[in-house]
Amino acid sequence: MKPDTNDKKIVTRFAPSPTGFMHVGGVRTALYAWAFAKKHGGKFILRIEDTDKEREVDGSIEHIMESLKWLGLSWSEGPDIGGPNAPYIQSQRLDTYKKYADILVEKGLAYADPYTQEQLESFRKQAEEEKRPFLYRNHRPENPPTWDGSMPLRLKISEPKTYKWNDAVRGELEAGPEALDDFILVKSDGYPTYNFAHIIDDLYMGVTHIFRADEFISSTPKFLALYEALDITPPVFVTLPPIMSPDGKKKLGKRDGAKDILEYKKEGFLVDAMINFLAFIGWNPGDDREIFDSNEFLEAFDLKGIQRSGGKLNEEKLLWFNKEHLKKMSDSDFKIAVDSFITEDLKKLSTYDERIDKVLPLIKERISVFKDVAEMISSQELHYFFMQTEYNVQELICPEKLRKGIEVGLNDVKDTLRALGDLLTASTEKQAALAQGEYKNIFWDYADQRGRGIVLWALRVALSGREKSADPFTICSVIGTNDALQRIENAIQKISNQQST
RNA sequence: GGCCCUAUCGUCUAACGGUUAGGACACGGCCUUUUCAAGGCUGUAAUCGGAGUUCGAUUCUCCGUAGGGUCACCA
Repeated sequence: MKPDTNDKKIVTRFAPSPTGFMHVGGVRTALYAWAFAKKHGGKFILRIEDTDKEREVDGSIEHIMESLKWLGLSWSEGPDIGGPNAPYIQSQRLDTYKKYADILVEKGLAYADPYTQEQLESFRKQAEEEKRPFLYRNHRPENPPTWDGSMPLRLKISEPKTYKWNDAVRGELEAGPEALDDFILVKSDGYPTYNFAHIIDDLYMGVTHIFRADEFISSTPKFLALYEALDITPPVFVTLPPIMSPDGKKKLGKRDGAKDILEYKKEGFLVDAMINFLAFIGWNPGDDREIFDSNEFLEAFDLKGIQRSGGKLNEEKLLWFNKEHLKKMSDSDFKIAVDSFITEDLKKLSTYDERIDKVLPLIKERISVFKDVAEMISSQELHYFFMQTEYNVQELICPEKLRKGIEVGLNDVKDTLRALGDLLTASTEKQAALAQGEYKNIFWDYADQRGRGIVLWALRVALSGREKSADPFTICSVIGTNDALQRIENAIQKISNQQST
């Protein structure tokens, strides 16, 4: 009944229950288990723990698998692909649990619980009133009925003792007999409890390392008692620190607004950024490196770097990670990604014609996440690339700090713009250069002569109509010489109109 | 309440028992830049408290304190 100790291959698993979506807590556990197995050439198994039919939510399994797939956490055995120890859904493994339950009954290590839930409840209340901890074993029936499956089956802890065990992250842990009680192995509905089922499954599936969060520390003595009863050598326990809600007041949970991991996908976070972020909640490489793609993380990951204390979920840091990973992306990859991210409706906007290809690289260095692209495209922010936009004449005059003490009036701006317009229409030689997008070279001498701030500000506002925008050279090369000229003339006209009123 | 876990800047964290306690996010300043973004430099900011061990404690021990977890026919 012991796992094959000759097989040194590492086997980890992720065993969620299908009660809805996954939030970063669950995914982080999956990530570490996956990374550890992957890194050591082992197996990573996906198993569904659906023994609580009350809490089950339709579609969860698909949702969970989609989440893992998005992040590239691939499993080599699982409910969808099967494997040597199929099935990988606990509700389909009831025979197996029954077999082990019978063994325990035969050995006299498990017995039927004859009490009703109401009776149990009154025992509990009584204990509470007397201010002592409730222990079922104090009420253990002397002659329990034969277990026929209609009653819960409990493990008999005949000698409650202190258990000591080793955790790969926390080191030596121990808990006294108070932590131990006759717990339920099989519920009256015939389904096993987590406490029982996971141990049998891990045995069958050859799991060598159990990754789970620290809320399971207090039930570890129960697990150890059961391993003992079944004469199983326990796997290695790898206890992960809790992830706390952003306010740090409690462990992150669905009830407190923890987000579905696929929400992050919808918002346009990059997979590598997400992995990078998750990896760092509770782990670090021990040096100053921060940016990892999935492969680099795999390379660097180890159990030693896993933290003991909990960390808060910090979405600001996630945004930063995403920005960093965006920087590493090539313009062409960015284009492809944006194209698949933004909706068809957005693509139909007048502000999404072929010029967008030239605008995209500018967007790339100004956003944190893809959803920002959609926002920029649908807002006024980028309209100037596609059409003449409205602005106030006074905005053509550069702010005080750029004038360097020189007085600038609308007349100066007008002269400046005329000169710039002339530059654009000058020699055919220059026209050829402009066709190559050499706007900067054409304008630069004049800007240096007259004062960069004054000239370039006026030009930029004339072209963009905005106080904040891309630089004028880039705008020119996107909109072309003719449009640029038109906008400069419009600006001059605007000034004239202003002056005549 | 019993039991268990945890404790370094606001946040995530680094530091064979000997460091001016380092880095990152966020925040502020400066530089560069026509503006924005990016970039460079830089500033503010931490060892929960108390004993003990030690020549020396962020580090080891104990006691407090605080936070979290757990005490289900949930996982």
